[in-house]
Amino acid sequence: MHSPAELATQFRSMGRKLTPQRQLIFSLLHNNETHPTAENLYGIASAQMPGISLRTVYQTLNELAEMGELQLIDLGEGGMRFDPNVDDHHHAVCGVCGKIRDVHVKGAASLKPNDAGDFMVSDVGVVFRGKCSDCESRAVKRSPVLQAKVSKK
Amino acid sequence: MHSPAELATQFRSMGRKLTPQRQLIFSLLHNNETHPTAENLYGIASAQMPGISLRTVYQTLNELAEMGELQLIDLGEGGMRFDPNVDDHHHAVCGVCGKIRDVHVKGAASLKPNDAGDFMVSDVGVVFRGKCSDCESRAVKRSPVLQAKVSKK
DNA sequence: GTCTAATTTGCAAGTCTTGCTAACTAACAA
DNA sequence: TTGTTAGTTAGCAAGACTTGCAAATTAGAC
Ligand SMILES: [Mn+2]
Ligand SMILES: [Mn+2]
Ligand SMILES: [Zn+2]
Ligand SMILES: [Zn+2]
Repeated sequence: MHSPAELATQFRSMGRKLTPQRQLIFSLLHNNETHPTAENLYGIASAQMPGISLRTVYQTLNELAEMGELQLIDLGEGGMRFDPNVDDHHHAVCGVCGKIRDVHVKGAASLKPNDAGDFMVSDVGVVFRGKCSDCESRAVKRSPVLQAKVSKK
Repeated sequence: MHSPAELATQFRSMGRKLTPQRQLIFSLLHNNETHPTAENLYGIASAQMPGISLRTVYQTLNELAEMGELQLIDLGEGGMRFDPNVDDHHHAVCGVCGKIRDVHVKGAASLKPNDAGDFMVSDVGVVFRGKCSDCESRAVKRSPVLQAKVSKK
């Protein structure tokens, strides 16, 4: 995603308005590596701008996505995640806490399906599933009792 | 996924009943490579067993998934897809018609994130996005004007 | 300041999936 | 065969997430 200032320029040049709501959302996304949901962003935005609506957050995110400034990631758990990083990269998803981490994968771009007939590949995505280091150390440190409790759910 | 007969045995050994609804769903999934949604299966099932409920389809699919007999795939468009193929394989998704095709990827299992700290990888998934051959030939046969428009992008 | 098209809000509605429970039935024993 | 009962189904309500809609608001231009 471009910087908030650049996005501002871009929006204006498209005949769009630069509202405080949009500015706030731009700033919340800038350098944001948490892969937040719309609800996540709404929560943070509300703290700084009480009254902003979830609808506006969705609206702005969709606009940015259409402009190619955001990447959408769907993990099949909870809502869509929004990624301001549109450079070539991939993701590692923790099955315990759900956090998504950016990763780079050497040789990913040259991966090819070896039995896909005439399928024309335009994009390759790699997702690693597993456990993040935070969850790993937490699991070790916790009492076996708590552990049992958690895994039940 | 195991064969319908094997699933039947497995269900019974778990103290579960072998109902006609379950048997039908087992048979619809057997060797099914279409990656159907619950609604897709419900449609087909209804033709053979009028009155079967969508709720039961979901229920059975979830049971099979918990038993490790099905893989769930979420593409962020429409509903969850259910894949009875739980062997190591990957997917190519057509952005035009939405069809998912199984593909094998040489070296996928050995892919590693090169900057993921202590993330413990337990599974790697590769998704190719692009256009399937059906949609490609369909595009060629249609007006060249439309085609130029598309290929520009 | 005035004007107006773009934007924001709040709520209704849509899509997909799950919770709940009364009615039903497969499985088993007598 | 019949009775028993724990497991299952069907139907509908409700939950989670996202979008449609339209009245009220406002950024940006003149
Ligand atoms: Mn990312
Ligand atoms: Mn598959
Ligand atoms: Zn984690
Ligand atoms: Zn296609």
